[in-house]
Amino acid sequence: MLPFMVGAILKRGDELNFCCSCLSGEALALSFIFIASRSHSLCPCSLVLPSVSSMASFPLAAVTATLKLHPQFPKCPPTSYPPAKGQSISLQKSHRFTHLDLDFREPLLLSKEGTEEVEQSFYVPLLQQCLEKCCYSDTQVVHGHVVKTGTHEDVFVMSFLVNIYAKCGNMDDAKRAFDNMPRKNVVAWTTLMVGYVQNSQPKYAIHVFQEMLHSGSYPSVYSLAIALNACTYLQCLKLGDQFHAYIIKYNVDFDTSVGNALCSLYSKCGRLELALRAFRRIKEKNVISWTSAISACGDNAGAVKGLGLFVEMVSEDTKPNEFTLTSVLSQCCEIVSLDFGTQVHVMCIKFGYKSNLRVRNSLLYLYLKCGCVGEAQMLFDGMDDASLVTWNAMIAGHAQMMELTKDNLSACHSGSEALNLFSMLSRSGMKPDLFTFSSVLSVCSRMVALEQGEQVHAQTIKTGFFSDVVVGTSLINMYNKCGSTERASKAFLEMSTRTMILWTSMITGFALHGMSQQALHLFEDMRLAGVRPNQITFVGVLAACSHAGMVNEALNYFEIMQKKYKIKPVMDHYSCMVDMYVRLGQLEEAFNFIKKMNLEPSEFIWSNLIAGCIIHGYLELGCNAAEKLLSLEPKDTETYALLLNIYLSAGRLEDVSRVREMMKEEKVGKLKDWSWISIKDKVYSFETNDKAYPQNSLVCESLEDLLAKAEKLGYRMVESMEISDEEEEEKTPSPIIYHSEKLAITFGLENLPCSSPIRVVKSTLMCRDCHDFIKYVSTLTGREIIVKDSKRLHKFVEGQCSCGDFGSFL
DNA sequence: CTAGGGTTAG
Repeated sequence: MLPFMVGAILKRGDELNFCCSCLSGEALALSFIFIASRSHSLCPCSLVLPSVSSMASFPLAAVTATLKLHPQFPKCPPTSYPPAKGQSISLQKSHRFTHLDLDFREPLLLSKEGTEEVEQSFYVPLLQQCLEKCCYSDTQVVHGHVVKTGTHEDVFVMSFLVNIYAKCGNMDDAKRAFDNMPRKNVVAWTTLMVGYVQNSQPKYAIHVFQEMLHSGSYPSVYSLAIALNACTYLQCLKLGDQFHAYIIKYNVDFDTSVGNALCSLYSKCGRLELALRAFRRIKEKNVISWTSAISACGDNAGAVKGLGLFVEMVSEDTKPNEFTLTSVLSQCCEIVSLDFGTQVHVMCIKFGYKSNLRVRNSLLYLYLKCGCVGEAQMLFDGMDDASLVTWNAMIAGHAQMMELTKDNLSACHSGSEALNLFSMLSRSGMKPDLFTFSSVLSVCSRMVALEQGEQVHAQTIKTGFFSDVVVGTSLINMYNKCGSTERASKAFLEMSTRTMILWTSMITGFALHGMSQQALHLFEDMRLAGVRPNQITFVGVLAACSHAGMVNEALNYFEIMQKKYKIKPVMDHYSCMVDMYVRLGQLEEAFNFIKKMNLEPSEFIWSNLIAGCIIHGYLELGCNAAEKLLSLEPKDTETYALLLNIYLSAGRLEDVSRVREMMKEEKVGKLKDWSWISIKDKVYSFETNDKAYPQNSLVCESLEDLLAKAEKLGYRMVESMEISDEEEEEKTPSPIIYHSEKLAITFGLENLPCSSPIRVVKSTLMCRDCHDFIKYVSTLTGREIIVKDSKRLHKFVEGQCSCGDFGSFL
């Protein structure tokens, strides 16, 4: 029994207070929706209820609830039988549903002589509420009522119910409701199809389509569009083509919804050309058509084309919506076009999307990606409705900035900023999700911040995101980049699904540490598992071969890649090959290989070659390479350092001064040599010759002690190049013993537990002397020492370095 | 029918 009282007819803005003692909140709410819908034309209303839990703990206590009719709510379309104004409602008949464990007092008698339309319109507002709130139990109540009053004969009401059940995720009930319909029209069939597509059962949607044809119903353009959606979901181009044929046969490919669906089908299947062709055939293109076509470009690496379409769209006076704008902004990100991006920003304002959350999230990310931290920060600070996506965009944006900045120094700033944001996010009470975790882990890996990474690892386990394959991939990558292949491979084995990227990440991890055999074995396992490698996988494979000097294998894989997998070699593949010849001291072969490349060799390749020439004494070849490198007009200090080095080694002093001149013109500054080590959650930084760090004297003492011991084992200090941007007068060479990485490592030795590896990140290349010295230190202390310099990761264990001593050095 | 934020590269 529902002991409520209803006194007067409610008006907009009115509040009704009542008590109840025995009913669930939903039943109560529903009853009031009934009352509201009948008492007035103000059907949409909100019911403020005490929380379910408080009701559960006091089941017998009287609970007060407030029914509020929303003052601004527009009038509903007139229904056929609202009570006349001023007429009060009395509740007369009680009825107990047999299949619902619920007392239900039937609202005012349904008019017996009422026609079907009358009853239909009675249910519509209720159904709308159910749909909006997605409330399964309410829907069941209404459904029961519908059956009881015989309205289940009504196709429209029943389709509505199918729709609601589908939205609640209950396709069994949706199907049952559908099956119980005595008559079915195309809308009913289509509704069921939509349900299956939305509940990730696209195959059933196709079945329903076929049944519909068998039953003699003709599909509408909309049902064809849904069928195409199902194909899109299945990524089944074959099936999609069949539908396309059907569509052409009935000459409906110019229809807007069909064309839109075709466009997204082809886009999701990676066929940009076909997608755009479908788009062009649409007679009346709406915003969605344009947006579909534009995002098709975005999804298929056609950002420039997408932006072109956007310009075309705007010039045809079609107003973009938030979907268009977000897609366009993300394409600006893709090509890192701040220019275009700012223009789109202006348009966002013009079209009234200035305060749209999604649009602002995209803008924020764009600004970060283009390096405009200030703009992004301003947008971020001005948002009082920042969502988790906003935070994620900020964190991911800083992670992106790390990627794009050339030097480790500014990368570290972005990285710390990202980690900072992450802890702020946690403090704000929002729960990080898989997007957050994968970004943060990638930041940890770039910072070689194992301790932070481990903490995040723990959090991913606690929150259950560990099992997400992308998070898992980031985690494995983090362990690899922090020097722990053991833990990476352990996590790799624990992953239940292994995607191509996951395999690639682990292969690359092994290659990174010079574990070539393991890398190649894993690659074979991957192929046996039937996972198709991509371009990047082969970068890892070739890197592994290069590391171990396996020329034949490398050439073999290089060919397999092109012949069997139809992957065109890119710069990174060539770099690996050149690196291999350089490591083996086969400089002539390296040079020949470069000549045969069908790409213009990059700065990286020439630098690598020159470094090899210096090591192996191919000075003439090195000078030739130097000319090529100079013609690429390098901008960074390290490249110039290398050039000076080769010319000095070759004794070509006139070239040395020429390079120095160029450095002056290009305003290439002195190398900012800088190392950092993170201990617990603090980052300590060291400059060469630094005196202003904690424990200065202790570190100096310890360092000198190490030096003396190393010399006993045979270490000899080697002076390396000093790069100075000024005249010779300023040349006061800093003692090589106080190079920043030596300081950072010694500091780590003093402050980390004995068993803990030392992890240091450096802003420039290491010099050869430091590399040598650290090898001795790893023997002397029995520690694992990992140094990430501006080009490579070096892992020193017992006097050996994972780079095989063939890196580039200053 | 469209959808903002995530993982692998020498």
